[in-house]
Amino acid sequence: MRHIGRRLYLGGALPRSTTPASAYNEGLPAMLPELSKTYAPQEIEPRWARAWVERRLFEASNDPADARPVWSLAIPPPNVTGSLHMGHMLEHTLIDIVVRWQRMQGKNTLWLPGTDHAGIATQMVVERALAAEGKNRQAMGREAFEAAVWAWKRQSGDRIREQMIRLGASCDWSRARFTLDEGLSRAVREVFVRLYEQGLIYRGRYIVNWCPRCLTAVSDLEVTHEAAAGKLYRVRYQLAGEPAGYLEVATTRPETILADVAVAVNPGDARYRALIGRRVEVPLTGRTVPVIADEIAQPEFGTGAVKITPGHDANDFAAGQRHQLPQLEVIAPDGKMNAAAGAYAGLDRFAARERFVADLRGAGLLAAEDDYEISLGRCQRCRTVIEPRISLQWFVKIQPLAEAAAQAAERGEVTFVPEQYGRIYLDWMANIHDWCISRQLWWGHRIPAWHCGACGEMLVAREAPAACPCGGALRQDEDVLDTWFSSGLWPFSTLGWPEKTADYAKFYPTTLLITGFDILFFWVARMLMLGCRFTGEVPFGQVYIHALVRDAERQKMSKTKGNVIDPLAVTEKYGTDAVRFTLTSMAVPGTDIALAEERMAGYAAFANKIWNAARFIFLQLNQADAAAPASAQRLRADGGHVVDRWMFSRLNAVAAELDHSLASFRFHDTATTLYQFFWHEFCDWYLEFQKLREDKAAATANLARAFEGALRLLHPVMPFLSEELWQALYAGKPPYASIALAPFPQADPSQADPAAEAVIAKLQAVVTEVRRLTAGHRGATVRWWGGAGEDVNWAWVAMLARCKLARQEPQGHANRGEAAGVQLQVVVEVDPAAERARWTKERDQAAQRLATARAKLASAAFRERAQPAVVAETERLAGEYERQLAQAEASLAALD
RNA sequence: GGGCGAUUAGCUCAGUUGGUCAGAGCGUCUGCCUUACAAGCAGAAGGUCCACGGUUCGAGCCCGUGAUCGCCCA
Repeated sequence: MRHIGRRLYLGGALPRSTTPASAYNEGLPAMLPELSKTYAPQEIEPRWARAWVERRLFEASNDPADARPVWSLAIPPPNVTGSLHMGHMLEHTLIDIVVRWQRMQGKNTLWLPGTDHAGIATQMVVERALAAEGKNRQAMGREAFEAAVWAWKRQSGDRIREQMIRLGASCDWSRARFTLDEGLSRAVREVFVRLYEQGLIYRGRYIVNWCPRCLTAVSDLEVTHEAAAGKLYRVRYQLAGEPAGYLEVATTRPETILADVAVAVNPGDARYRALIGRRVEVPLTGRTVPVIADEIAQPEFGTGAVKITPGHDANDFAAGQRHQLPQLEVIAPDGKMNAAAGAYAGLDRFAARERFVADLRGAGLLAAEDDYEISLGRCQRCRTVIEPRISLQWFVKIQPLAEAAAQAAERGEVTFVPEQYGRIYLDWMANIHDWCISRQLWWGHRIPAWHCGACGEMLVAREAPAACPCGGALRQDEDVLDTWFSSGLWPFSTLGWPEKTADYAKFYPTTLLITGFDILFFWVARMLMLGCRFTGEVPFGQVYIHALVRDAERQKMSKTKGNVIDPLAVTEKYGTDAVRFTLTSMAVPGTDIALAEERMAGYAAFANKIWNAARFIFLQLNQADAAAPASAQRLRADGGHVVDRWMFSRLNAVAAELDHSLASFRFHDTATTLYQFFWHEFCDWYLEFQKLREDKAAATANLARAFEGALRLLHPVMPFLSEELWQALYAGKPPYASIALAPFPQADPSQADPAAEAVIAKLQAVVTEVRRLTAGHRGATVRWWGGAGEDVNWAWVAMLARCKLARQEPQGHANRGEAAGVQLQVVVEVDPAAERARWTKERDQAAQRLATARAKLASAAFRERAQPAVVAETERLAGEYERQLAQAEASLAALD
């Protein structure tokens, strides 16, 4: 029957728990509840998710009189119009683990949530939706469009919040912020005005990365470069006044020849020295331009002569400035050729390239056309090929900010985990360029600058001025700020800066930032720059960079590939705790996560295992009429039974391991430690020992105590399961409102009990060896002899290994085994071939190891240079291998 | 072109200062409805730790070169 039930589960819906939800939340049952046979997270999790928020358990205190140490973290704000993906779930899981762990240590813990307006991304989404209705923003006008985006935001804005709540994120929702909130907008204006007044913001006509589809400037970071197949054309520029002479110029963008203003050759290039200062004719235009000397021309590239087109190339723009050359533009903002392109006007830039090349060929001016790999810059958002374009933009002079922010890292005021990201950060800071902060968008913080229609003056102010001093009417700058300008203020603008609020005083600077590598420069670096400059403090002391979540084949997840794993969907299927545990177990610093659903199924089984352990424990408690213990900071055994001393020794060791792994962001170690402990120590051995004990009262009391502590150790990673079972354990009368507020067990070294651990380890070794010997021979008799077995609890061995035991000398050498020095033999007929194979392998392995150990010991160098402890250990091992070898050889001999 | 990361069992990955370090989970095979758990229990098989050099008494681990894959920057 169970088999059928199991298969049904795998193929279809999960069974429903039969436990009434109210059985232990309200009312006071006399007995601990009977839990459903299988763990049903779908029923439990939403209930607690709601309860945690409703009871406002996770709200931090800004009371100056509150003496608790403060621990705070600001969320990397997700895009307000988006929804959570697996990367968010990883990020939020790791944050939540640390936050819950800190909170349980009694700290005044703040996880501040919120969302980002994500200018360009959101505007794109809304424009696309409007386009489906046949509308466009230009026709609607700015005000109507902004209203439409706000409407969109309101409609989707709560989705992130609801998803985060469902996933158990223990944030302080009373402090949730949005980057376009009034307070945060005020911080944006404040920073802009101060930077402007300090001369660190300037406006000017420069060449910028322009997206012809988004119709806005984007920063260097928003351009992704990729290799693409292209052509390198060699074009003949005739020497003015010398019809037979020409200069060959290499270019990958012939259509921009129309905007050439010079040809450059390297001043050290002897081939062209005579041409410097002469003029050449720009092909197909009749215009002549000078040949100039500039390092920009690399003799070894192409022909060594390059065209200079300041209007359409960033390097040429700089060269043009060096030589005071004019700027010509032949491509319009939308990527089509403009009127200056003459016959090519109206053509798309790529179509124009083809036509222009054909015309060159026709005119005999195309010397060569070679395949060439070019680097193509694309708009990060829409993948359109970026067009360098001269336009009037706002910039931040970044050097002074970058220096201070780099020093913060150099001085160790902010540290990165894994460390290599600190070096990457510093490297980037050292090679930083001025930041173009204006965007030709309508969704975002409008630049607080006003232009006078009458006198042409510009006013930069925190609040809109009524009129220009000249009396003229003012018009606010049309541009909005780069989204990262506002998110760069996030750690302090969310806490009320520039006001000196109680929140700011209490929680700033924040303790930790957890985020992804992809926004290290976009966001982390900018928070550090702006934070250092405007608050005088480093906005966070530590940065943990988490990995990228990929699919099982290590492909990036993307909607177009159809390989995305929806966090909410797998959460429904396996339970939040299982998905969280999966992500945690794979969160190795610096290694991307290849996520496969099988892993989640495995950890759902783990949750079920713990659930069923609880069922067993509750049964014991009810039978013994025992109650749950208080939630103590330190875990101590009650009484002196070796099993209890062992268990609490282990619990304290686990607490110490968790403390270490959590403090060092070794989340996978945290997961492994918990998994190993719960499954392979607590369930496999401790619960089994429990069934054998005769001192039921003491056993049960310690069982409850151990389980209660273990649940608290589990809570940061599996909040729902641990809460449900912990609450159930108290049958409606928990000592704290939630396990989330109970103390995290602190490792107590005085509870370490090596003697008890040794006793249990020996018992485990003997049981395991007996099981191995009797595998396939149920109820067989196992003999043991020799003094090493005298302190073994053989009655327990018999029950745990389900066999008969006899203290008897062996018969021959067959079927022998050994564990912790205890000699064993099973008295059964065995397959001689299998037995021979096993012992042969054993013999070879022992011989090999013995040879290695002996070789070491024989080496004078080893004895001289190795640490004495290592030498002694090697000697001990050599003895052990010798015994193993003898045993194997004897067993083999017995088979003959 | 510059920089970084990875390469360990069929799969996904641990292995924190070089000395039982050759591991885990999943998968596979064998035997079990042992009653908390078949989402389980017990047992087993399976790897020249990418290659080649070097340092060392000793290398999966440190250094060099190369190969393959991936990422970032220009």
